[in-house]
Amino acid sequence: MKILLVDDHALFRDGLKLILTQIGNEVEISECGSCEEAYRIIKESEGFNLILLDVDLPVISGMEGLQEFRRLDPSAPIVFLSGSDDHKLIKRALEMGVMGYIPKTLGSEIIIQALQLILKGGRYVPDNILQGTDKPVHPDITLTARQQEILNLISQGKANKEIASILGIADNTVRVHISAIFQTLKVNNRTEAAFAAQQEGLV
Amino acid sequence: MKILLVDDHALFRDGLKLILTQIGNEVEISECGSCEEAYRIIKESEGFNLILLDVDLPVISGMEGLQEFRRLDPSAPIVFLSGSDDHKLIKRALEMGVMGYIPKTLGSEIIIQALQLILKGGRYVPDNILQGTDKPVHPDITLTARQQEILNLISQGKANKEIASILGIADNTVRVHISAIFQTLKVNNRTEAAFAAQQEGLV
DNA sequence: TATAATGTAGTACAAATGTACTATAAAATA
DNA sequence: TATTTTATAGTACATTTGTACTACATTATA
Repeated sequence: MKILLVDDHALFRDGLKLILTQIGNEVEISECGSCEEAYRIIKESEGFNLILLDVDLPVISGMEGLQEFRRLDPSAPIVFLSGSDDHKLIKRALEMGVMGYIPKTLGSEIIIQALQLILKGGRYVPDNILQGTDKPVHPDITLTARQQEILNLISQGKANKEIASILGIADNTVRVHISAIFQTLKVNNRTEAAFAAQQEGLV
Repeated sequence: MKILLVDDHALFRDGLKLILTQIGNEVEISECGSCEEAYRIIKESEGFNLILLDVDLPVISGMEGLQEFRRLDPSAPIVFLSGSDDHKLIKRALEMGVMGYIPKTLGSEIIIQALQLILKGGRYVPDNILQGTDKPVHPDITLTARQQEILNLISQGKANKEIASILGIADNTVRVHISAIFQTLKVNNRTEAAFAAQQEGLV
C-alpha cells in the first residue's frame, strides 16, 4: 500500500502519518510540502494506491494541481484534505473526479474508515456539506400565515386577480395583505418582495 | 453487534442481511417490514447498535417514524436506506440526527465501509448529494446581452424608471426590451419573468 | 451589398399595481 | 372583559406596467 501525502504543514503530516499506518499492513508513505515536489516524486515512483492532497497549498493549490496529478498517475484515487468546507469547492472537486474530501477536523478513526471506503471505490464527503445549500433564514421577519401564502403566490408571478381567485377572496383584500407584506419586508413593489423572499429564504 | 433492519421488501432485506454479516463478528440481525413492527421489536429488546431504516416505507415512512425511533432507542445510530437521492430529503434527515444515508444502488463493499464509518461515529452521505444543489440551466433560452442585463435588474425588483436611469436609456426602450424578454420566456409580467429566471438559472 | 438582428426612442391606451382611507367580524391576548 | 391582531372588503386615485404601433441607426450576417 503506497500513499502519497502532500501538505505544507510538516506537523500535520506527522500526525496524519501516525494514523495512516493503521490503514493496512505494509503502508509506505511518501510525503512532501508542495505540488511541484509531488510531481517529481510521482515520476520517480511506480504509482500510488492513494494520494492525499491539501487544497490550501501555496504556489500551486490542490485544486490547480489536480489535473496534473490525474495525468501523472491516473489510477490513484485523489483525496482532498482541507481546513474549510466550502460546499461549492467540494462540489467542483467531486465533479473533477476527486474521490474524497476530508476536513482536517475529522477524528482519526473516522479518517481511517473514510479512506478505507475510498480504497474500496467509494467516495467520502463530509456530512456538513449541505449546510450552505439553503438560503439564510432571517427569523426577525415575521409574516402571518396568510401573508406567507400570498408572498409565495407573488413570488411565482401571480397577479392580484389570480391570487384572489386562488384563495377565494376579494381583489382588494389581496392588496391589503400585499401592502402589509411590503411594509414588513421594507420593499416597494411585488418583484422586490419576491427578490427579498428569495434572499431571506422565505419561499 | 445488534442490527435492526426495517424495509418492506423482503428480498432486499435478504440481500442486505448477507452483506451485514460481514460487518463484524457475532452480528445479530432483527428485521421487519414496517415502523409499527419495528417499534414493538425495539420495546422487546435491549437496544441496538445500528438501525437501518427504509425511507419509502408504507403507512409510516422512515422520515415520519424517525422521532419515535430516536425516543425508543436514543443511543442507536439511525441510517436511512433509499432508492432515490433527493438532496433536500437527505439534508433534512441529517439535520434530524440521522447518521447516514445509503442509496440502495451502492455496492456491497462500500455499504460495509460506510456502516463501519458510522459505527465509529462518522456520518456517511452519498457523493451525488450535491447534484441538485445548483439551478438547472436551459441553454435553449437565448437572451441578448442587453436583455440579460435588464432581466437581472427586473429580478432585483427594479422599476422601469430605475432601470432606465441605471442604463442611461429611455423609459420606453426599457419597455421594448422587457416585452421581448417576456416573449422569449413565455411569461406575462415582470415577477413571472424573475421567477422564471430563478428557475432556469438565468440570474 | 442586401437583409436580419439589435438597440434605441417615441405616442397612445388599457390594464394592473400600489396607496390611503374607512369598516367589520373573528380570534388571540393582556 | 377590553384590546390588539388578523382577515376580510369597499372606494378612490395616482402610478406603473404592458402592449401595439411606428421609426431610425448600428452591427452582424447571408
